[in-house]
Amino acid sequence: MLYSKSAEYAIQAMIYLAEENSPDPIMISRIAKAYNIPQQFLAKISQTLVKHRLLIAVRGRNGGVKLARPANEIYLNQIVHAVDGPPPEKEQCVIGLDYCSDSVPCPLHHKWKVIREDIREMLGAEDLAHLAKRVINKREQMVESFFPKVDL
Amino acid sequence: MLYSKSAEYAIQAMIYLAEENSPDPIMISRIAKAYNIPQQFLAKISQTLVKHRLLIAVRGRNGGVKLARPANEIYLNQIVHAVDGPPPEKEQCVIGLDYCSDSVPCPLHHKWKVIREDIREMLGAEDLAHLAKRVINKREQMVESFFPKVDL
DNA sequence: TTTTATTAAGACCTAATTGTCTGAATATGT
DNA sequence: ACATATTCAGACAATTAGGTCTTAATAAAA
Repeated sequence: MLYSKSAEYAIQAMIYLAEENSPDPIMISRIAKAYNIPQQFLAKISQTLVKHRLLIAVRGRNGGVKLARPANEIYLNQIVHAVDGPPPEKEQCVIGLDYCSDSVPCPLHHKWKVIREDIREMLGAEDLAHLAKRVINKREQMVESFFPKVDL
Repeated sequence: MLYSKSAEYAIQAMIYLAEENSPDPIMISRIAKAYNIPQQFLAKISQTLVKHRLLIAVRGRNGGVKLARPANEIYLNQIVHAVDGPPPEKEQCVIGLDYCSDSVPCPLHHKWKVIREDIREMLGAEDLAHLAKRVINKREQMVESFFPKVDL
């Protein structure tokens, strides 16, 4: 919706790495299994992330991938742009009209502009470390909702 | 971004029809030329719109397509759903996590929920008649910005 | 040094989306 | 009735996104 499937997988993988927070590399196969991502496909996406200096790959036995810098210095928009390419220079008109701009707006221009900003904010506001922490929270809540605490 | 290219073309075509506001059908070739849409492709999209009772097609000489009901009873989301199919029953998690819900939210859940609502609002708030009126406005502004009024 | 486990690289395949072409159906004007 | 102008229908082609496979490079452990 906001980004490609590849970018979605990339986000998931990098959140996984941030969760693990391990100094040693982690095998792609393990990440792929955890998130149900086709393993080879994730390997390919990882290459892109390595090229964009978001991941470091370690070959050979006990190899794998790890974050190229601390999780609190990585933001979702960086991941999305690495995988899907940079955002367009000129903002696209949402209904594809020519010469749509603030001064010559299409009917949806102003509303869309606000939404676009909100999306940018959503993807740029929190770093991977924060996000990982909240995913862990979510996991705990999930467990609780399947096995609610009861008086025995 | 929010819908397919086909849906974008469909919106453009239907706004064109709303602008013309003609009781007689209008040739697809004319609409296609006006918006630079591949003519045959627009013809195919029109078939879909006819099936979904948004357009009426008139065959033969002086034929063409016209809106199936008054422009002020047509909304963008109707067009998008006709072309791209209905929206998913269950809202998708923006980072693709399982069991993402209000009570067990992913890190982006609440922000994304608001944005999703805003998008829905954008596509459902105004009818084609209003939108067409504002596109006409935009045209006039465009002309003005190319040929500004000056004192002679 | 050989075996084993891993990523790198890129060719390859598949499915969905976008776009094109052709012939039939249909309506109008002559 | 016939020529003409149009949509209808669906096969077809091109492009893009998503996914798989194979071989090589590399590093660690035996």
